Amino acid sequence: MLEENRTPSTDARPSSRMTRQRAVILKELCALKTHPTADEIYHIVRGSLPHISLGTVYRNLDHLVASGSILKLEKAGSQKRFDGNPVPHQHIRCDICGRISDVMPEIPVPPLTEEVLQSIADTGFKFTGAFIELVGICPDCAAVKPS
Amino acid sequence: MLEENRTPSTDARPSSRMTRQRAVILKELCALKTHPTADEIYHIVRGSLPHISLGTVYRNLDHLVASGSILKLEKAGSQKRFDGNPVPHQHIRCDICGRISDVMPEIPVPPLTEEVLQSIADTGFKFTGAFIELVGICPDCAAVKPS
DNA sequence: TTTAGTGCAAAGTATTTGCACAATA
DNA sequence: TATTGTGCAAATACTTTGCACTAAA
Repeated sequence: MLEENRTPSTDARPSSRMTRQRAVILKELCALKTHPTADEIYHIVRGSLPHISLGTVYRNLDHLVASGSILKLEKAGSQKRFDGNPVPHQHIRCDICGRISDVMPEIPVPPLTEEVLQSIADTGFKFTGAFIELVGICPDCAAVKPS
Repeated sequence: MLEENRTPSTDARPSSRMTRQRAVILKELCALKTHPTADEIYHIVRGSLPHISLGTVYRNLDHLVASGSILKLEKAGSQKRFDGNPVPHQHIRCDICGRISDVMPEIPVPPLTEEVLQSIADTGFKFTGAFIELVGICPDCAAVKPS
């Protein structure tokens, strides 16, 4: 219900050409209820474009994210970070460099509504936890691009 | 204040030997207020153990996480996932395979307390956003290991 | 036509692993 | 002394990039 007939906003986008490859990637992604990885998209798109390359998929996904047509999930950086304090506590992550700082105290997650619990049940997932993620710009990154 | 004198629980841990390497990694990590990456830890530890290898650092970090002595942040998988629906909405992530499902409606983040806002200000971060992350076990992973 | 986009392959980054040797318990 | 752990290097996984060619506008 949410996914069908989503026509991506074609407006006011910086120089971009709607190539066959980009159109197919966008169409397939919009038709999907899942949240595929770049590699999964690559294999799906190969159905209609057998010669598309993985690099092209990555480049187009970048474009589509930049233009606001799609969302990139798993925003955290690719490098894992470690904390010598084993007691779970609140963190804030720099959206640019991935640096993490401690925040106190831990922010409690409000009780989930019946509606949300039902929606989780509908996914078939066994719910195990909820926590709050804080995002910001660290001092170093703010200094580089004060904007 | 939180970081000093944290003595890791040495109790009831499955077969593990407290090697010089593991001890130094744990000591350095506990002494640090930052949340370093494996590579950063590697370079730090080289100060006292010039011949330690990056593989050893990774293996020890794994051990320390498994034994509950330290925390691995950035829990999301390393593979990025994409969503054809560009309107921000709620997701639940499988803790085992990283799969993501939509949840509705979006859960509002409660207003942050003065105390938390002050703590964020203390980090020097420019706060840009907070959202709730839901974690669970997807049907497929639950089926593999019903526990 | 101009120039953004493509396919291909190579390179880059983060992490894991096989193996023979070393050190802990 | 029985394993677990180590250093090293190679392998793996994911993503990015250089380049010459193609195609959208």
